[in-house]
Amino acid sequence: MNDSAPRRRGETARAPGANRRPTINDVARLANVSKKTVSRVINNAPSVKSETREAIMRVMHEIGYAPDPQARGLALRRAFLVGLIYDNPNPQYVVNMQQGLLDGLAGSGYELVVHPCNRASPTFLSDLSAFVVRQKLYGVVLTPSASEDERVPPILDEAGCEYVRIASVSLDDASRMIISNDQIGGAAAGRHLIALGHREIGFVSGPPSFRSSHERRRGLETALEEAGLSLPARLTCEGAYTFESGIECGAALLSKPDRPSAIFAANDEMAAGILQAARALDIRVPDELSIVGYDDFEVAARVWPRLTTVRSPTRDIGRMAAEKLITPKPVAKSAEADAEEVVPVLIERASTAVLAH
Amino acid sequence: MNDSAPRRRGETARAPGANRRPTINDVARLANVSKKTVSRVINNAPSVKSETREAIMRVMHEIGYAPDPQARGLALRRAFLVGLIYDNPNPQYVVNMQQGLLDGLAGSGYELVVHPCNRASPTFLSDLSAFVVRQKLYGVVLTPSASEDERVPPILDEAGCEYVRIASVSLDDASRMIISNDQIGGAAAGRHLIALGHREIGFVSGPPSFRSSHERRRGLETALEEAGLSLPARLTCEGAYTFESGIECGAALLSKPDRPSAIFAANDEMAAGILQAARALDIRVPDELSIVGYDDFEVAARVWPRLTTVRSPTRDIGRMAAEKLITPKPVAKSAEADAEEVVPVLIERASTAVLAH
DNA sequence: CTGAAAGCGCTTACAG
DNA sequence: CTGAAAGCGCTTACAG
Repeated sequence: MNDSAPRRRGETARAPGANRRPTINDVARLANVSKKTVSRVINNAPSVKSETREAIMRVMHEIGYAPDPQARGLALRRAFLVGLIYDNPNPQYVVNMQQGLLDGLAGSGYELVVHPCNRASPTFLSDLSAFVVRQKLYGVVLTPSASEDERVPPILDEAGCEYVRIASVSLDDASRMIISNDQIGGAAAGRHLIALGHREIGFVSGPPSFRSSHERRRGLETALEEAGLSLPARLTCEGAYTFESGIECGAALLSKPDRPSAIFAANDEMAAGILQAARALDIRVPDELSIVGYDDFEVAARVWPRLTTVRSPTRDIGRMAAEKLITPKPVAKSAEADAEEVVPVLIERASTAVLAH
Repeated sequence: MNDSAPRRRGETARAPGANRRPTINDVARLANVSKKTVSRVINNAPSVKSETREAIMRVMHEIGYAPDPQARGLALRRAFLVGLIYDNPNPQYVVNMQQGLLDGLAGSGYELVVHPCNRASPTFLSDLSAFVVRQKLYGVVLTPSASEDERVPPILDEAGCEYVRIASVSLDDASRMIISNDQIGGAAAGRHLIALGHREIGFVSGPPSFRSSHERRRGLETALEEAGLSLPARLTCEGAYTFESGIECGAALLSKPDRPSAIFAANDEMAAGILQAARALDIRVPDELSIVGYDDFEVAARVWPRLTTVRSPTRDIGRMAAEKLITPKPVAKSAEADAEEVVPVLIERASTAVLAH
């Protein structure tokens, strides 16, 4: 900007104050040390005299120096980028997760790169590998159902890419897992309906490729068993975690003469679909039919009646996953961190009621 | 890993076949040319003999070479990253936009980095500037309302960062705009309600900081004027593009004795809120009240009755913005591309009906 | 049409 | 505790 010094060539001779970002050489020159020592400060190396360190940090602050992540990355053979790998069809899930990851990455120097994928594609694994290798990602956060694919971790290990998996149950080392405990959530939904007096409880699953769907069902079954009940096949329907599949399953379960008095849907989108199916059949909710969803995404409070559902703290999970990913791993096996987990909770709203006799 | 060749030093002497990514030097050596010529092929420089080019490309393909974006970026003083800058509170908007950007970036070599922001924050501009400068982003896509902030473009220009703005109306050079034409959408909503016989039509706005809210209102007013009608202040309410603000505005407009027979809400979230407010007041939709939303996001088809709304193709807009951003700008002013735009269309569903007498 | 040299802004051995 | 040299994988002048 206010550069009146003559312009010369060479790394230490460049005119200071010119309209360009300060580099490690500027810091070194102004602090009267070598760039290697500046590098030590940047990387928090222990062996720097504290006076030297402070002087260097003062210079950095004065000239507004920030290390170039690209140059550091080239030297370190990795990028300061974290990837979000997802194949979940629910936009609300993706946004919440992403927001949580950004929370966890804030101020860390890592940026978030988003990467949707399709497990069913024949190029799923090669695409993922190419993405990770080409960008030299520091690490990735895997969300369901991609996180449940056992072909993925070896590929990431091979590429030297860290990862954290988010799943209903533990599938990996504790240091690489965030557990959402969907079975607990499913049991909470089941117990709620049973406490209201329901005995004929239906279940609408998600796609079988999602572990969460099985876990939520298993939770319901646990609650039923506790009460001496069971989940007969005639009261179940395979959905796809979509609104449309909720409508279809709702119509299928509710048009029978021996229809359930309550339905637990494995997510809110399908619960909203069941609600519309009930309306089309003139079945009043919750007077004649109770419905429980799962997720507590926005749709749960948009429909009428507002859905009783199970809240899983997606954004918190994202934050935890990001923090875990970028936290340096302890070297000693004994010092290994526990797997982190969250506990889903039931949110009572207006779509469930005491069984009418 | 399985490297049994003797390890030597120097760039051309490294053991081929070792478990590492091929570099430009490997290609050069195998193709018997200098790395500079390989670089020319990578960058599509015209002055390469076509035989040489083909030979080099064959080698690249054989050894699975892909240039390292980080190293290219360091040399070129920019990153192969594109940022999405957003402050829209609607997750569906964000996901749709993001998906569109990924569509437009697919295969380009650019990755998408997401960056939420808050225009009201005192550090909004400095945060944005720091983000762009530090990461040396190639460019950013600005979405409303951040795209409407005239303080932003100079900062990006200063940083040498390309940008494309998405907005209701043209705010910049045609080469930097994607226009969503919200006024046309608002007029479509208004004409639809007028055609159904409505005369007392209410309007629930978004936050005044969003240009789209004003444009949608202006469209409604245009339609009203065409029919010799107007929008009185008593039939308007300022919302915030949120479901809750829709409930509040709905309650406010509908609890008056001279309530409107129809309401146009500036987005679907608020329209869903108005629907709930109407239900609480025992006002039947569409028999006693018609409601039109805007966006045609998923919520529009989840509520009951399903919302008549105006569809703006968010994902398409995203794709167009990404393509525009990474397409090299024509040098000649005369060859400048037109501003791209989309035209919103009315989607008729079940929340609107002929005015009952 | 093609190449040798220097450089982008950092870090890793290797010395001292 | 600190530094000079070489290197990460590319590209930009500059030559020829």
